[in-house]
Amino acid sequence: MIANRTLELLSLLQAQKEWTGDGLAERLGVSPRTVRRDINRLRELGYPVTATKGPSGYYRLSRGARLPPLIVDDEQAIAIALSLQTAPASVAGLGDATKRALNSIRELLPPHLSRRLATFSIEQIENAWELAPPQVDPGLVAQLSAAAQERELVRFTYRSIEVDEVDGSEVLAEPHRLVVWSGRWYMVAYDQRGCSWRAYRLDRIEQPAPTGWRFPQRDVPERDITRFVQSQPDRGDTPDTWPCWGTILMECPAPLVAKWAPGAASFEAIDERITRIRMGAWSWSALIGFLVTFGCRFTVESPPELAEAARRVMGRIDVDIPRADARAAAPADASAPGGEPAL
Amino acid sequence: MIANRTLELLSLLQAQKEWTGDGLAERLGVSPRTVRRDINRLRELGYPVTATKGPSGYYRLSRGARLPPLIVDDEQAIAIALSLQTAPASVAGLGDATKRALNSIRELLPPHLSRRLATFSIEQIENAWELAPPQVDPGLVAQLSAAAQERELVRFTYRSIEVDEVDGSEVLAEPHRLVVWSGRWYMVAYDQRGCSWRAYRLDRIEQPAPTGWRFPQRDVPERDITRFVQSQPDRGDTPDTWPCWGTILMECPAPLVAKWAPGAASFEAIDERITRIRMGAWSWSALIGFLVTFGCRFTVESPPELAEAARRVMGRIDVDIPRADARAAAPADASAPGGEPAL
DNA sequence: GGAGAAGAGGACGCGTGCTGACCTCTACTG
DNA sequence: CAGTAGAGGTCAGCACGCGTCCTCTTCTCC
Repeated sequence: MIANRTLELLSLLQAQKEWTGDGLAERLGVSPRTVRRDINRLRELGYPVTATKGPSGYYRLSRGARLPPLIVDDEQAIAIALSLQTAPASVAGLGDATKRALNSIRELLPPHLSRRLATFSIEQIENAWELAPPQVDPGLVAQLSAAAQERELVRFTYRSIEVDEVDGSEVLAEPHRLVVWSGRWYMVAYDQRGCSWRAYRLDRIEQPAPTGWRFPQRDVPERDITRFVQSQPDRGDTPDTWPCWGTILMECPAPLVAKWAPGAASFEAIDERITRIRMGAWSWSALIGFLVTFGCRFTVESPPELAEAARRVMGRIDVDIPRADARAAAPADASAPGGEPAL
Repeated sequence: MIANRTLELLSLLQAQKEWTGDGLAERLGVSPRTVRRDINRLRELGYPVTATKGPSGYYRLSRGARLPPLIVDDEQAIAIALSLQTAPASVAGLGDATKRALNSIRELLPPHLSRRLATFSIEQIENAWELAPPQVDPGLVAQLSAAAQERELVRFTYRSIEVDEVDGSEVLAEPHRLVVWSGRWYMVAYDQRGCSWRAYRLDRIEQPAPTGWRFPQRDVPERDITRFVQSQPDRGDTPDTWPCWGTILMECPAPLVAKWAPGAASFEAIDERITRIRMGAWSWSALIGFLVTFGCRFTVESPPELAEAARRVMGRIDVDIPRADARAAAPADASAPGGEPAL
């Protein structure tokens, strides 16, 4: 039966990179001539099969106009389903495509795989340092992604960081890459008016409009595009989401800060040793706690509440070197900083 | 051409839940009789199509012995590729299935999709509070998952938390669920000897052996299985991975601690107000920083190094209320705790 | 309970088009 | 230059895919 054989041929070609005609013929139980005909049929159907002539020649399925039906084994099916299921915020910008894919796979999973999937329970750890990422319009992602692909200039208004500003500024930019970093979407683009590279937060872009103008290839400023986004001082991460926000001078080189700082923080190097950090957290104590993490000397610049919190922290740490049975040691109430309770 | 039509029929059945025979006939350009024949062909190929008779009857693709070739549209392909690409540690336990799936999809992606995928750059935020998760043997995951599915008792030796203990204890347990929490794999199982529910870390399970004995259905102790794993005081998260590890009494109710503590921490309630936390971090300062985060009074129980670090932290925080142009304010070098540099 | 809608499937005959055999040609390797 | 592997034309034969027509069954709705 030809339909059967064609499907099997597709799956053989997907399962193993390279096949000789004779190998396929033997596997499918037909003559090599028929295999050639089947290959041609696949090509007519839009699944391009490249072939190499000569000794050690082979057939091989290559990229075509559209994705061929994916033939996956059990392990891969589970891996795909699990990945889709635990898809992080990065995929949230793709809209319901994730859900649709997951649904269709789940409904088609054979019972034994379905049971196997059910024995897995995946829990993402909630990262206390990060806020829930802002919603991003999937349509916007698609539009900008397409524009970057087509190298088409886009015009949009960019809502400024200042929360209650009347409305944003008009931007004309060359979209190059979309970057998801710590749950937030950025577009790395070249601002044609400012003649500089910028990282724009997608959730601050409004009224995007394609211009129809193409722009030439342009090299992205840094090899590591994510590093670039991280180092943008003005990338639009704003205090409006965290209740507590402050500015700190940290006696720690900027690259180190970049390595450890959570996504919401922005920073600038003051000199080689000092970095100004601007970041938020869910409470003043949390903000101080984060800063302590660095193990460096730091100075609170603003606001006064943060300085107050820093002073308060001093009174909260008790140091108690326990005896063999330390069970009875209730936390000391003495608020003297650095005071050591009796051994 | 029949192969074409069969593939299209499969894709139609995947794209839309329900189809009438006439609808399919019209869509495929053949007679309804032929559609019925094609449906039968699919059934012979192992893709079960359920049908409902009578008015408002329909055809529908249902679960079969194996997963049919997945026919996905562009959006879904991108979503799947992105999910696989950013697959978190959870999927690492599945071995190379993730990589194989990603590779085969990436190689088959049509150029326009491939370019589109290239415009995305996804960077997971590295969670400073978590260590790189320990390696888990994919074979072990598969074996335990299968055992849970088959409800088959397993015997294994469990390496104790104490690092250098000679060897672990023998365990006979009913595997129920596998839980991935903050990058670590746990098996929720009923210990038949201890007659209690336990969460076992997979990377501490050695020499697992199927016993062949079946066990009856048993209700998992808590609705929220992840919550159960989190609340296990003895779930095997050990100090051997973090360089700095300590025990702290925190003046904060245990449920609150559970909510904020990172995955590696374990804790027990001393009373309603006090919780003993045992956790590690990459440095003593980081550990203190984390504790400060809670905004509660706490007491260091052990080790002395942590107490020392707590004292050191006091000297590191400078409080500086900035003037309008605070730019010139270099961090003070004076090490007096709480000392305020000159305005 | 009966009419009608929709799937199931047997029978039949036509003719399409698939198949294998055999051939030549081309491209590549060693 | 020989050998190997894909490409593909041709031809004879026949399998089987297709539409038509038919009867059954099952389910819904009136």
